[in-house]
Amino acid sequence: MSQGNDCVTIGAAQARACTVREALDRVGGKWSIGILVAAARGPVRFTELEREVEGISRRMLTLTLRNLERDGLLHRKVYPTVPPKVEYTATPMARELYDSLVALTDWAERHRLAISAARAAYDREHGVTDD
Amino acid sequence: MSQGNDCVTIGAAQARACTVREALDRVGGKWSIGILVAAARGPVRFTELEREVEGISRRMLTLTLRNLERDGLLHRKVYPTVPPKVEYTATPMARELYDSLVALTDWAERHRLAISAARAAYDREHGVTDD
DNA sequence: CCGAATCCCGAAGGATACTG
DNA sequence: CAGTATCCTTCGGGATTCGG
Repeated sequence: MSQGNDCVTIGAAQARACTVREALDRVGGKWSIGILVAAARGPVRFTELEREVEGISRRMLTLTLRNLERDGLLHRKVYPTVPPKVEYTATPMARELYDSLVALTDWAERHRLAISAARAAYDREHGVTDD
Repeated sequence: MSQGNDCVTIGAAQARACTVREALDRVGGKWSIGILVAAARGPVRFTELEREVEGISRRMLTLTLRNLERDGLLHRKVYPTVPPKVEYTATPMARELYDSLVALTDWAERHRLAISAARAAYDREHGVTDD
């Protein structure tokens, strides 16, 4: 799925960019991060996630879980009990990923205001609300 | 657009996840990173970008440039010459962003093989190509 | 309780022709 | 050269229903 980039068929600097995109694609979905964060704190069940990750639909929860599991970011453990019980746990690799994302969080918090200001200035100058 | 999340209306851990998403949304587009990387090395012109960022269309180049400029990540300088000349430069904020992304690059490179393996294993076990 | 299957919509993105 | 405008396809994701 849209995974055509090899990061090899191009040159120098753009190859680095491609590597970044590779990483971003793992968590690019709307819900990946939320699920990852919830699962990083220990085994969590399907219905728990459904409540904790606010706003997610059953469908997207399932799909995102599958993708994360497929990439080796989540471990899925099924208890073959009468009422089914499934636990999801973040793998070490996923925890490392989240640690790397903290750098981004930091950046976002440092520049949140600057970005808002830039947007406001741009919109004012280019008459989004008026002209 | 699609910027409805406030990172405030929810609780604890998910708020952190939301902050991460905020940052990711700045570079979530397919071409943002490629353009940022190219522009970080100094002023670059429209047509240069069109060649350097391989595979990008005229339309997407324009759109992504506008968004990056709006967020204050790119500076756009127009030379009112007879053949139009426009230069794009990454702002300090954008360079900082790219530095933060290095952590992600690092993660991606460390786990690239593990992820591929996980995918292969998953697909084998769940019969994507065969059953 | 956990999930698969189906339908549907809007946004992202590609191709191309036109313009100052 | 540096875009804009238009059309069209694809994909992410929401709502809902069915099943083990």
